[in-house]
Amino acid sequence: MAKESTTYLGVKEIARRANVSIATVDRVIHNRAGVSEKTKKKILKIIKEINYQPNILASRLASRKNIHIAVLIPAVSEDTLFWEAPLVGIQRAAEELRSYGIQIDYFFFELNDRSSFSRKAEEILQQTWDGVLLSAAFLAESQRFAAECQRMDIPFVSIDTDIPEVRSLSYIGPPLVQSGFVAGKLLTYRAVTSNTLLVVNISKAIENNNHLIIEGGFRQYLSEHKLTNKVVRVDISETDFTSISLNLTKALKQYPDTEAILVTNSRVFSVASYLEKTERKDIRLVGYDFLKANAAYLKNGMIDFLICHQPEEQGYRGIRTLYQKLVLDTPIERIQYMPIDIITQENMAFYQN
Amino acid sequence: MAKESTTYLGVKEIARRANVSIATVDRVIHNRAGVSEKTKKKILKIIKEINYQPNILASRLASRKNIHIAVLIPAVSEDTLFWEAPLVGIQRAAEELRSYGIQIDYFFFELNDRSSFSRKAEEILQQTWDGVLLSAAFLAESQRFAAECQRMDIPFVSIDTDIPEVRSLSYIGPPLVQSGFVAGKLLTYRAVTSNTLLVVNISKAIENNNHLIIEGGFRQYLSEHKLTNKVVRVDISETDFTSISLNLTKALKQYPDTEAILVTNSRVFSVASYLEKTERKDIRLVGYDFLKANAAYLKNGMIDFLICHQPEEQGYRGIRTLYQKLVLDTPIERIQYMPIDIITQENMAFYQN
DNA sequence: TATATTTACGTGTACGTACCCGTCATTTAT
DNA sequence: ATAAATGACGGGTACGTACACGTAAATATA
Repeated sequence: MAKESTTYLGVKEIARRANVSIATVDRVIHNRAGVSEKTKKKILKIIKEINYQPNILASRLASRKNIHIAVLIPAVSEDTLFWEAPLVGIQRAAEELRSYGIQIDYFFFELNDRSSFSRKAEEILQQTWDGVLLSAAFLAESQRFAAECQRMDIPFVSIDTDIPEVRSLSYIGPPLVQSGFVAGKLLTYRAVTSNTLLVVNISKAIENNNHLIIEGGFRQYLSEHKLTNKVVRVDISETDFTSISLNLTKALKQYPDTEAILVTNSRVFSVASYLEKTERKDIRLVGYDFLKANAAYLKNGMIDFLICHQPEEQGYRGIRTLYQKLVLDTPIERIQYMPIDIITQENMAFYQN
Repeated sequence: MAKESTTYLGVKEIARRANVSIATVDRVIHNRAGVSEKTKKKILKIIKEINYQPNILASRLASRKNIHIAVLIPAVSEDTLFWEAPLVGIQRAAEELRSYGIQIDYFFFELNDRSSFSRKAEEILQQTWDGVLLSAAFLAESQRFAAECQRMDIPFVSIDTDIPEVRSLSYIGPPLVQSGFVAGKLLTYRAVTSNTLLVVNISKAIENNNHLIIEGGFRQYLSEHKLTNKVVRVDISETDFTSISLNLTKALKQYPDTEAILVTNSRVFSVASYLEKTERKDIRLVGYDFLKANAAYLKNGMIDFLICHQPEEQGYRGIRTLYQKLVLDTPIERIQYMPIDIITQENMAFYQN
């Protein structure tokens, strides 16, 4: 039956039952002063009894103050396309929560410029915020910033990279070691020989340790499965094609029995491009992140698998997590690991970043 | 700067600018009668100008009428564990939207009893609803029910299985053909020999054609990749272990060169159990859905891959889609394909159903 | 004892929208 | 010409909660 089943019981009803005014009930609910211990007990008892759930709509509507959230993430550029997705997710959440009085201000730093992070972080600290969402791209700087947030009692959520030694409200990102396991599986599944495996890291500055942790997981997988492949790490500190070409040519010459390559971040398209140009279609290639460039090589078969951790969802959840804390005040999971998605030619059309 | 940046412009401001009362503006917004063509034009112009976005919180709060949604899905039983996940998703959405005055009533039918579907459907049609969410488990019955909904102008969303020839508000479910492709890839990736491949369907009644479409995709994958494996279909119409054991023993005897098995639904755990008991660890096994039973065999290695279409998310989105239609009145995608997730031993711990 | 302060509440308005009801000016029917 | 019907609009209240403000009694201070 779909009658007026849920006759909503609100503060008014609580007030009636407790023989007090709504204001007093309100004071108890918001833990404000001005209520005798006795009536407080009584009201709390009634709240429990009727399992009172505040009407968030009315609550947010009546509350005149907006909630201000600062977002500190890398600017999107040719070199940092990964960060397009989290931004989209953040904006989607912002749109959904606009009616709730949640306002978001963006602070974009340059991923290859350590000091730009500090500058933007400083800028944030100059103002007052209810919450912060950040990508901890630089270790020491992030720790300093996070500690400052903690000191000022501003809840902060970090996405993609966790901040060690500082207790954030929540970390939302990949379980990197396990992600390395998956890479291990994909590189070695039904591989007949025991040839060399290349682990390629392409990045200008050492932004964070993510690639090292992935490599660790990867090696651990091999050893746990008693796979005796030789694993060689290739570090390429420039992102232009010439540098990549040079380094790979050298590595492949040194290890002619290379069977598979793992690229520990989203720049796998560069390697794919190189392998395509040099016609090395025999080499299995696995990398990270569903960027357009990567998708193209996945489609034409140069990349075998992409691993992805739903970056858009990371941004979306980051904002929603802050909303849950600041508005609903529900308990928050300290660590929210994203799934480790495996993308192939066959399922790529339906992947939701 | 995070000042009072967004000074919200609402009906009041529109009324002021148009020199009319709020009521008149409201009449225009809700397309109600009683406004002269002239003032209507004027108001609509202003609405466009200031890009008026109604405050959903206030709107829902002021609206005294609740929104009633009927959910018609299979009851969860030993045999239909798959439907646990959508239900959880539906309940999560219901919880989130409770404040919005959205009420959900559940109608569970038995998946092995065609008539129970009809009965429950009839029960739904006896009442009035703002929207319906259903699983079209039985073809003809679903079509009839959907047509009736259409006639009564009740928007309905179907999850997991689409309803042919009737235009639902939205279908939320797997792209089955592509899912068959993925199965093809997983069964044949780096397979050295060209032995027999078994396609096993285990189901009591023929509930829907999903397994046939998957098989079609699977075969298409093989032919497109010029894989000449023999493909044999094994239909098992009883779900008890004895029947499964008997049928598989027979099939494996007839095709001793069986290299891999695809189970086209969630009952892959039965096959895993059989292979484990008969010590056929050499056979590659791929199946559907991240049930607990399946997860166990994925973990111990009897199942190589599980394919999954996020059933919980299907339920969640089903409700949210109806909410978007009924409350926000935003345009809805007619088909919302779910991603085709590949689950392995390595990433299973972080999968979100 | 008179006054100041504190405690413990209640009253009332506002948030932005929905919608009932009333009013006045026209138009139409008698 | 007058009554009735209609069209076009405004006033006002309600939704459930937040919070500023007011007030009476209790207590502390002089």
